Amino acid sequence: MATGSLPKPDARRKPHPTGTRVPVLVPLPFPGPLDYLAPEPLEPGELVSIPLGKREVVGCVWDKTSTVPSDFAAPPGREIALERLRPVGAKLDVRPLPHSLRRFVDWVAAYTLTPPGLVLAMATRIHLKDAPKPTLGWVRTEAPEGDLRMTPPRRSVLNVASEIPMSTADLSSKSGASSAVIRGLAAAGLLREALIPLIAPFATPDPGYGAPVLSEEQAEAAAHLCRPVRESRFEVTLLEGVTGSGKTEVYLEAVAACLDEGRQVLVLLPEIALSAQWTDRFIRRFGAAPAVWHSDLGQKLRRETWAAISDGSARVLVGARSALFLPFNDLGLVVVDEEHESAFKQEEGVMYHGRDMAVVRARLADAPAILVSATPSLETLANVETGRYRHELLTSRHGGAAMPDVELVDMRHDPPERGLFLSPVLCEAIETTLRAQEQAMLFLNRRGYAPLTLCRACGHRMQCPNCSAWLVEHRARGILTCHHCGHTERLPNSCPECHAENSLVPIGPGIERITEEAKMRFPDAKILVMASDTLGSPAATAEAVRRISDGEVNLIIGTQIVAKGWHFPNLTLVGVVDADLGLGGGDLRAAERTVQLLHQVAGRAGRAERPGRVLLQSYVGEHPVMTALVSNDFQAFMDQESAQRRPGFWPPYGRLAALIISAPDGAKADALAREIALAAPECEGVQVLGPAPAPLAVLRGRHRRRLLLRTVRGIAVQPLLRKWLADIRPAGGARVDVDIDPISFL
DNA sequence: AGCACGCCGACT
DNA sequence: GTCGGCGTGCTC
Repeated sequence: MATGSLPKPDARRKPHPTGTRVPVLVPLPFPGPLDYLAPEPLEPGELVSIPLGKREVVGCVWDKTSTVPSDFAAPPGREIALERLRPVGAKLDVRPLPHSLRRFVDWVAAYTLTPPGLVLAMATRIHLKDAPKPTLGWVRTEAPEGDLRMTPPRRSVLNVASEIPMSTADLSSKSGASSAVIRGLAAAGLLREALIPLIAPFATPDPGYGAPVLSEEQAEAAAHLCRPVRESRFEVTLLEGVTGSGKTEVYLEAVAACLDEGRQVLVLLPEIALSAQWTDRFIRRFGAAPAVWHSDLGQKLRRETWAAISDGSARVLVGARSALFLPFNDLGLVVVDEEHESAFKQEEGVMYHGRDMAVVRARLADAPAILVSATPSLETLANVETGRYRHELLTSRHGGAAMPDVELVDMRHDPPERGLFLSPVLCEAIETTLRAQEQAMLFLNRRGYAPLTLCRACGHRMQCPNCSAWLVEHRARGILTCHHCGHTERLPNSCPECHAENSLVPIGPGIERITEEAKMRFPDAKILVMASDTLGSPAATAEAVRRISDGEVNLIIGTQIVAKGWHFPNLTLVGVVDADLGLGGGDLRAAERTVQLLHQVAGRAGRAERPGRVLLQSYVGEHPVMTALVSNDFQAFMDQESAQRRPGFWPPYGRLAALIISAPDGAKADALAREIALAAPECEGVQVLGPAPAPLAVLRGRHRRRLLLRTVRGIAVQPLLRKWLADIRPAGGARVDVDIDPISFL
């Protein structure tokens, strides 16, 4: 290669005067910021338009020096001579990204081994697609009416117009006059063009509005939570309390304190479905709505919310994990509700854990964080144990309501009739409940009609062509579908393998099948089905919740979604159709997750004065999960989990990173996996497991293998992984994805 | 991520 | 003989 030859003349690079070198981070997968030439100095955080290749992209002026420790971050790239830099384009008319957000972007990128530009994209994507274009409107001027003929339409327009800019359309519809009238008034100097502000007013919540009366226990916890807020001091507190102990009320006091300090609050929820109910609660407490953030917010609202967070006019925001990347300039408190939920973990693209990154976000903003749960994760409990996190425990249920009575239905002794799934004990309990004019709920965490379809004649199983997963029958729509890639086909009449007619039989229950059985068993029940695929939008979910609260239905059948923090005063019976469902699969956290989920479901029963009853249908009644639920003793269960994980350095007593190797075919995936395994680091306290087929060996047509890196605590896995993968060059469509702190093993 | 450059099949 | 497939590489 003749790299030392004369520099090629480049037509697009004009000779330019001197300027300064500025690093600019662009929302693309570069290893670091790119350098540009700035004719005049630019502050870090500024959003600028820049030339890249032959296109124009929006980037963010970045800090000169890395804001994360060097043993953590990627090494800087090679510097390009000043003369060869291209100049930055125009500055965007937005506030610069705050320092704490830039540090956070760097931190997440370094931690997750993701190119920082892709992390930045989560913070800026919002705007870049179509930058906010301020529209012009009309304002009333000070000019005298003079000798202009004041016709009725003109009078009407002038009455409506004010110093607040209004668009032509608005003005004409409010005044009844045509746009010609408006133009005439403008020509006469009585109206003047002015920019309509982009930011919708986000009302300021009033910390004194609906202040609750707290119990002594609650008041004490609230006081502890408020102190670091007042002192603008980073501190993490686990707020633990049984369902109904008033955790939300308590942390809303910390929110009030933060509002009182004039700073901003971020509240993370695991799912957007919860935001409507949370918002109602917030309004009752503060007399105004919080700003809301989630991935399918409309374009306009999205931009307005982004801008309102940026300029501080939105004071409290509740949202999904992506809200962590909003440009808060004055963040004073971060709350993570239902902190144990695995939904906080992002499993695609930038793989980060919302709960853990929320703590980092708070630390970088010198703000306290509150993690809230009735069943805290072992990770968080371990942090409490080592003293890194403080602990506030609420022990009594609000209003004296008792914890529901959890009983086991041993399916080995009390089996349902053949081909059915509800045991006689459970059916009887439902009947009694309905007869007493109370509500019952059946919980099964599986969508569709049946998880497996089998040919009775030849044993063929209906499988997804793209994934190593069974196709799930959805009888209502007459289809078989894959819950991993969305592949859908019609339910055939004959077996595709042996062509036997009507030989396909459903195996196992899904929520549709349970509904069918319930309709047959309880013909008079008013049934409502709640599943993520039948309740598309948050609005539909809110409507379903209302129908339950208002007593329009008396038998609720649902998946995961019914477990959330809903308040159903008349619900007194919960039946868990298959308590064993989450235990299979060899997942590290299977037992922990099952306990958390089922405890949360159980918490739906008997929240008011009526005592609740919970029936768990299980074939493994002696399993520690069932024992913990029946005895309501989670301490013992968590102690046991802890004792199991500690010796092998499993999280949280060691660290894990997963390498997912994927390729269009199995052989390529195997070869790359073997190559990577051979280069595995060998040192004290570090172990590499695998390669093994990833639990879903084929996903969306890609063949996957997995390596697990397990280390003792205190070893920084990032530099280890960087070094390990530095010389690996996947080819032929193969890829390596790194998942730090993997949660799902699927 | 785009968008170019670059080497192997079915067309005027 | 070309048009075009998308595999690999570059963008300050």
